Amino acid sequence: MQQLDISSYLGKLQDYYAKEKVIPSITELSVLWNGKARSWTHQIVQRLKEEDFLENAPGSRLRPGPRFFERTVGHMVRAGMPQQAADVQPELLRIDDYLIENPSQTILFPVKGDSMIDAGILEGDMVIIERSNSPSIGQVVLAIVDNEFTLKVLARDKRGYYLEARNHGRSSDYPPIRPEQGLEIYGLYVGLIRKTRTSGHRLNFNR
Amino acid sequence: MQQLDISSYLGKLQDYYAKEKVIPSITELSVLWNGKARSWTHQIVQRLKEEDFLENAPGSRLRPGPRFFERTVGHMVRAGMPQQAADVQPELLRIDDYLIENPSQTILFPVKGDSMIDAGILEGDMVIIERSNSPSIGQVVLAIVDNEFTLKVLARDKRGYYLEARNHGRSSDYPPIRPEQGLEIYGLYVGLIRKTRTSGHRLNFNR
DNA sequence: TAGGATTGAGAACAATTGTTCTTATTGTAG
DNA sequence: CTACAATAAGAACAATTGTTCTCAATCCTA
Repeated sequence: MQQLDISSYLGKLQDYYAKEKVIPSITELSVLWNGKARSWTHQIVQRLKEEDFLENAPGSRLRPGPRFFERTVGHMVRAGMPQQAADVQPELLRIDDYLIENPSQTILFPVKGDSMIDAGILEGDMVIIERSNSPSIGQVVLAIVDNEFTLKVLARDKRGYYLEARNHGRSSDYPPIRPEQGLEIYGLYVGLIRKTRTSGHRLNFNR
Repeated sequence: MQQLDISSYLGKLQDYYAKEKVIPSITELSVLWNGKARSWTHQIVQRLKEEDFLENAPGSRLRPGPRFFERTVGHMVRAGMPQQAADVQPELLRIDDYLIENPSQTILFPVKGDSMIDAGILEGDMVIIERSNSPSIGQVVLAIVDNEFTLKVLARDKRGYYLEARNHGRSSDYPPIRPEQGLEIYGLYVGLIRKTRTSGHRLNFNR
């Protein structure tokens, strides 16, 4: 019984994808794989799909499957020796992927002030805000108060909704906000990114 | 003179791509864009290509262009209504470019524990680590202690270098670490990403 | 109100698409 | 050697592809 060496086909496809960021058509795959017939190429693709290296995308095209980005791992825990991780360069766009689910509804806001420091949100961070009208109690929201954006926790008591800071050390500086004419919520806090580097314009980690 | 509102088309395409990871064909784009004619869809695509939101991939297919992953940045303080942000030219930035300067030297690590909570680093965050041999006192570093990675502040006193936690509330749980045979520094903490959302897939930057 | 650009519909084109079928070649197990 | 599965080629299919053309509706400005 022979065994089709799928990995060599996969390897060429991975290299192609790394360069072009697109899975080619069957016809082009035939060429990429040294000019096999399209019917045969089609079969190999089927196997790659069975093994989750490829999957179907809408419109009968292909896209990378769950295992497509697996690299021959060797061993993750190699007696704690980490330098092997250096030869792997992560697929950078996946960070964006990871953080942002609805691009058209998502906006980044630079954080000013330390009112949310106890939620791990520091001045200079970029919070990721997704537009939404349906926040829940206890969620961090970006609200509009006095024509300014403010990032606070949405809370509620018998008097109604209000906004709460998260700064235990200086809580007196951030009293709850109770707008008279209703609360305007711009969006939900769904993540943040922080860059601590270069030009060191923010170094006070100790409060 | 009318103006085609390209951004609404782009938004829908970006949302589609975020979900499907594939740029659809012209025919499917027509449907996605509310059933325009293919010829007209074709023209819009041309404009998106001119503005570097899309580009040609081999085999007459499309792929995201350089600007496709730009995210808009808002401003905390804005005079006027934020709903219609059209009055100000939106600032754009690519998260990956922003965070990562040396891809080949950069690795993400998931944070475990709360020892760095006072530095705004929470459990579940992903810290961005850049390999380096030259840390400075006071910097957050990823060190190797007892064959495990640990994220701490590099400190020094008359007895030598040591590692310090940043958890004021439970500092007794995190005494300074003074390895006997020298300190092994894996890299520097240069940023972090956090995703606070219940749904969604997990990011595995497998190597 | 008239003119012109923008936005869109619809038809038509060759080319390419994914798929399935049949047939030929190869390698290896028994 | 025989038999059989794996590997490959080639033909054929309807469907979809990107593109270009003409023509109609809509909007803005002068």
